[in-house]
Amino acid sequence: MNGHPTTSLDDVVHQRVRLGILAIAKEARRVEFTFLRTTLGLTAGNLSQHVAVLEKAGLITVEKGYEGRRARTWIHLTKAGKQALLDEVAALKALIHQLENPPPDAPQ
Amino acid sequence: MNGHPTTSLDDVVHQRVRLGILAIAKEARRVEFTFLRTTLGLTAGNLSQHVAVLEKAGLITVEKGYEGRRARTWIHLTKAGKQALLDEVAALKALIHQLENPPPDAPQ
DNA sequence: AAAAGTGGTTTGTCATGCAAACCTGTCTGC
DNA sequence: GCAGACAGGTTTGCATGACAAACCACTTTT
Repeated sequence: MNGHPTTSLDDVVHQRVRLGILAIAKEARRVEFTFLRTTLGLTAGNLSQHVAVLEKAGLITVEKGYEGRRARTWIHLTKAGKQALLDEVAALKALIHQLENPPPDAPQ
Repeated sequence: MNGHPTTSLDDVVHQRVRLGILAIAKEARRVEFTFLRTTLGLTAGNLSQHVAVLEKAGLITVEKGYEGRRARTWIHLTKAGKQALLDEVAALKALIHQLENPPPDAPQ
C-alpha cells in the first residue's frame, strides 16, 4: 500500500478491453462471446486473445457448448477475477480521491 | 457516450505508468524527472520513453535546464493533459458507478 | 586523474494489441 | 445434395509498446 496508487494496478486487469470484459462478466453468471464482441466493439480475433489472457491468469473460465446446433462460447468470472476487479476499483478510487483532494503543499 | 464505459478510455492515458505521471504532474506546476522516477518505481529508461509518448501526444511539456551545475528535466502538464486526465477520471467514475449499481436484469 | 556518482537517452529484446486470413460447421437457394 | 453465404471463433503476421541494459555526458570525490 506504499507508493503511488497507480503502482498497485495490475497490468493484466488495468487494460481497456480486459477491464471491460471483467466488468461485463461480473453482471451475470455467464456472458456470450458475441455479446462481449459487439458491446465492446472488438473484432473476434482481438477478443479471443484477451479472453485467452484472462483465462490464463485465472480470472475467467471459458465454457464451450451449443445453443441448439450453434457453437457458443461463454465467459464466467472466477472468484479470483471478481477479487481482481475489486482490487482494480479500489486502486482507481484511491487515485481519483487523491486527484480530487490534493495535498495542501501544491504550489499552484 | 454510447457503448461500454471502457470504450471511451484513451489508450495513451489509460496506462499504469502514464496515468501516474499525469496524476503527479497535476499536483504542481512542474515535477522533476527523478521525483517521478522514484515515486513511480521506474528505471530512468522506462520513464524517459513514457515521457516521450506523453510529450508527443501534447499532454505534457518537457523543460530542460540546470539546478546549480546539475542537469535537470522537468515535466509540465498542458491544458490538453489536464483535460485528458479529467476525461479519464470521468470514464473511470462511470465504470465504477456501473459496477456498483448493476442493472436489475442480472440473472444471478 | 581515476573512480564513482548524477541524470538521463538510445538500443535491443521480448511481450502486447490488433486485424486479416483462415478454419469448422450451419443454413439457404437452386 | 451441393455451391455459396453465414455464424462463430482461432491462428497467424505485423506493427507497436513496455521494459531494462548499455551507453553518453558531465560532476564530484579521492
